[in-house]
Amino acid sequence: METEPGDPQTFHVESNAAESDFRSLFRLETSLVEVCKKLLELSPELAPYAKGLPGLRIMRPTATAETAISFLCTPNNSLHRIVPMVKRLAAKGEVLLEHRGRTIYAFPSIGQVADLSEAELKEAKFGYRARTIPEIARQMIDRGGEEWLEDLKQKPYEQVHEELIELTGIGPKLADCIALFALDKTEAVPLDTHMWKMAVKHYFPQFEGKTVTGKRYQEVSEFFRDQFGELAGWAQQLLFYDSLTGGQATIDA
DNA sequence: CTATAACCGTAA
DNA sequence: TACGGTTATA
Repeated sequence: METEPGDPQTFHVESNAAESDFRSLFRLETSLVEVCKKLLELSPELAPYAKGLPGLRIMRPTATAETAISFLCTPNNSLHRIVPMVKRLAAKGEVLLEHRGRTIYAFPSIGQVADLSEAELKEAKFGYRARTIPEIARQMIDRGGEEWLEDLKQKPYEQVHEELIELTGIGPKLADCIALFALDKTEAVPLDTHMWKMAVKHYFPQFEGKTVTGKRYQEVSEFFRDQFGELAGWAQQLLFYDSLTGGQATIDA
């Protein structure tokens, strides 16, 4: 499957699903070459990071609740711990099938996560999130659970963010992650520590050495939305990926 | 308003 | 021992 002209990357996918499903999943209708060009016109100082963009795609959200719940594992955490945590969480759902001694589980529903015991998650190395994850799930259930999330998808970004941070345990960054990756709100610009440093370095020198407050988060996040509009999420990916790879951004992986 | 401690596990 | 988001507190 070719991605786009000028982009040497190709996908090799074996599946019984239709090619159109993968085009949708990886947003292949978006030309990253074009996105890159527009981003550099808007902000030439991004040039050093641009080489990481071709091949770096924001997937279109599919499993809303599953994605939202998975992101509850991410605050104040690193990828190396998040991945195994999500895997252990994913094994808490219903048994789908047993095959050759292996059990396949469905991802737990929000209600099932809400009912997980703190002790059970502590056992699974969730640390203090053994308390916070079911607590957040319970607050989601109070608001309608899966249905509440689906309804949020239809609402404007500002309202989505507002409603999400009402839950204790969901701050501005996590709310933006859920808005972007689970609810398809492409205006969301999650400001994690990497993004904060990039923003300070390139656009907010006055915040050098300052901590992130709610007000500053709002200001910087809004700046990215104003500066890049619909492309804010791509700018975010660009800077985030470079920061993750320590400036050694390549598309080999 | 802003800054800081505490939360937990990993090794950024 | 530093680190990473959020909350509670000063």
